Amino acid sequence: MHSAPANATVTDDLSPDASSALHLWVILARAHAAIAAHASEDAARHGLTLAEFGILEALYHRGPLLLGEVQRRILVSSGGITFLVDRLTDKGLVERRFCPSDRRARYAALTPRGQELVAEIFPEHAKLLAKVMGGLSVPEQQMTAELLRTLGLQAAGTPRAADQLKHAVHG
Amino acid sequence: MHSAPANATVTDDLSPDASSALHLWVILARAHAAIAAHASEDAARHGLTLAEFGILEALYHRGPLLLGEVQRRILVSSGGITFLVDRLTDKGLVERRFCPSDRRARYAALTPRGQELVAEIFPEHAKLLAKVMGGLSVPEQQMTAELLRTLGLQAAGTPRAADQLKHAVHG
DNA sequence: AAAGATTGATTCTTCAATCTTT
DNA sequence: AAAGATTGAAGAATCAATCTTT
Repeated sequence: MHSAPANATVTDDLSPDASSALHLWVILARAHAAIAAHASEDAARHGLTLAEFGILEALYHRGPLLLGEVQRRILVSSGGITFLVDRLTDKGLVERRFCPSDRRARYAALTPRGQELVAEIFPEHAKLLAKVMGGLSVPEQQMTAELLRTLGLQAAGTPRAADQLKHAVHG
Repeated sequence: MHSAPANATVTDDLSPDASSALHLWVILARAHAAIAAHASEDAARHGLTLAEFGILEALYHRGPLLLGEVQRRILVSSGGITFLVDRLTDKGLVERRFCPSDRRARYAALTPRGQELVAEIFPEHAKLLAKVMGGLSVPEQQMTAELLRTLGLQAAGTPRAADQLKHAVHG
C-alpha cells in the first residue's frame, strides 16, 4: 500500500550512510574497471596478466617477499599465488628461494631477467597511467589516494562475516 | 654507471605525474579488492556473483536495459553479459524482452521475483557497505566519489591503445 | 593444532567466430 | 559494412583438500 511512484527504488529509503556507501562503491568499482582495462591491455602487450604485473611490481619495489606476503599484498587466493609464481617462474622472470628461518616458507624474487623487464616496462606503464588519470590534477590524485588508503585499510581490517562466524564457534 | 643505491627503483626516476598516477592506481586497486571481498561474500550468501549482483542493481535502479547498455555499465565482455543474463534467467530473477524498434536488440528486465529479491537484499547489503566504508565520514565519501567519478569518466573516455591502432589503420 | 605452501577440480570470464538485423 | 547478441573454446582465478613444518 505504498503511495510511492512506480519507479521508486529501495535506495530512496536507505539511511544517509548506507546510501552514501552504496553510491561510492558503484563509482569505485566502475573507475577501477575502466582503469584496469587500460592497465590490463598494457600488461598484455608483454604477455602478462594484471595479477602477474602486480607481483612483479611488488617484488621490484620491496625486494624478495614471502609468498604469503605477496598474497596479502595483491589480495589473491592462496592457490592463486602459487599458480602465478609458477607461471612467472616458467617465464624466467621470478624464482623461489628457501627461507632460512622457516622451512615451510618460500621467498619469491625477481630474476635478473625479471629485473630487466620491469625496469624496461615500468616507466612506460606509469606514463600510460598518468595519461589515463589525467582527469585529475596531481594534488587531486594525491588527495584521492589518501582517502582511498584510509578506505582500503578500514575495509581490510573489518572482519568478514565468515570470520566472525568462525570465531564465534571457536570462542 | 649510476651512483644510485643498490635497492633504488625505477619509480624514483619517474616524472611527478607518472609517479602520482602509479601510486594512486596501486592504492585504488587494493581498496577495490578489499571492499569487493566483503561485497562478494555478501552476494554469495544469496547464491549470487558480484557481477550478477551488479546486473540486478543496475536493472533495479534504471529499469529494463538493453543488454549492451548493461554490458557497458558493469564493464563485462560481450559474451559475458549473455552468459550472466542466461544464468539470472535460469534463476528466475531476470527475463529478456524484445525491442520493438530494433529486432537485433534485447532488453533485460527484472522478473517480479527478481524485484522482490533485490528489495529484500539491498538495504542489508548497503548497510554492510556502510560498515566496511566506515573509515571515511559521509562527506569524505562524497568527496571521494566525486573524484573517482571524474577519474572513471576520463579513463573510460581515453581511447585504448588497440582502438587507436584500429582507427589508425582505417583512417 | 596452526601456518605456509601446493595440487586438482570447479567456476567465472574473456576471446574469437558466427548469426541476424540494420 | 557495422551493430547487437549468442556460441563454444580457452584462459584465469577461486575453492577445498592435502602435505610439510612449526
